[in-house]
Amino acid sequence: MRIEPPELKRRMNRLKARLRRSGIKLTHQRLQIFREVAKSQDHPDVETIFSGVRRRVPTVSLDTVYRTLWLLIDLGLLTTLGPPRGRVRLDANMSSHHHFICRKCGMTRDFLNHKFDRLKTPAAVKILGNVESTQIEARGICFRCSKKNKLKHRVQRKKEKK
Amino acid sequence: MRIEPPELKRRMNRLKARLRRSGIKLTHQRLQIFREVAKSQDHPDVETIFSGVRRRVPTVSLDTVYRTLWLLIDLGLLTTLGPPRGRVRLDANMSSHHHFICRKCGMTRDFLNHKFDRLKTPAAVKILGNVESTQIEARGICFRCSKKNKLKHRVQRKKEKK
DNA sequence: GTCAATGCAAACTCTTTGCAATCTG
DNA sequence: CAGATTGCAAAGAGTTTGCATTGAC
Repeated sequence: MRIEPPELKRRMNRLKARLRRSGIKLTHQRLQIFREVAKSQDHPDVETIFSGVRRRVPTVSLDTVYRTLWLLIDLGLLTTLGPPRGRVRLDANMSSHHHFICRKCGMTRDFLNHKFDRLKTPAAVKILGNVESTQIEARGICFRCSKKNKLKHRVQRKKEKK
Repeated sequence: MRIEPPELKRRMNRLKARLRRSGIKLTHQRLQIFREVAKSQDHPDVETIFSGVRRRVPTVSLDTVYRTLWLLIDLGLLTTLGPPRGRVRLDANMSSHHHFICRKCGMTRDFLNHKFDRLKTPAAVKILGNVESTQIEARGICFRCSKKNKLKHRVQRKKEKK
């Protein structure tokens, strides 16, 4: 499904502001790669994004797409579905439980919350398929990664002083 | 975190019953691969499962692990976190929305439900990290896949009559 | 004994990295 | 103009497949 032009514009502006604020260059490639993801409600994979961007920027390379996507994820402008990066993780717990996922490192932990266990399936979903289970996915940054990040920022600030 | 022995036993019994019911052979490898996932609350990746199983079945091969995992997922005895199989999918929608994921083909669609939008972060999660967003993940089988599946079953039944 | 399941090796796909050339601020 | 960013090519992961051999029922 397409995103309305005003909303897309808003997303583009947010991107630009965020890049400037972080002192990251607004290259043609970065803008186009972000736009490709932001313009629809689909959840494209990297290959799809790549070929979409290539229509407008024929020289773009696949590795730039990867680098840009991880950068934008780091900045909190995009997310991945499920754990970050492409590694399958298995779950044998078929009964009710919920997940916390770190969007940096992919660390995933179960948590229990009985209030969330019996959420009624909303009608909007019933047209998509048969729902077998419904669970909460809490996303954020685990304490290990936020520590690492603080360290990085300190180093960056030192550099800036020079 | 380890699973209690009685619960593990229950999971193993469920596995055996399900394999027998489907006329699938209970091989040593299958039992051990399932046990490796079922014995903990971690969400191991394939490599971790492989090396765990290899400690007890030194001749097991990585491709058997893959084949077995997909088989068990098909049978509904295991699931993957997020979309099935290892392909990153991106999301530029940073505002409140929820996902339906087909556990067969990975099809993912957004849906809106305002009741779910402002779920309070439970205390159990706060010890894991800083939660930035909380959303529902509804899992099941999309209509496209369930049609395909019915067809398969019909073919199987024909074979059995011969 | 039969046919499904395994192990091996090789292919394939997806993702990352090093480095010279290019472009943004 | 300087340093960040890109494109290219090649390497590295992760995953799948074909086929002869093995093992469960």
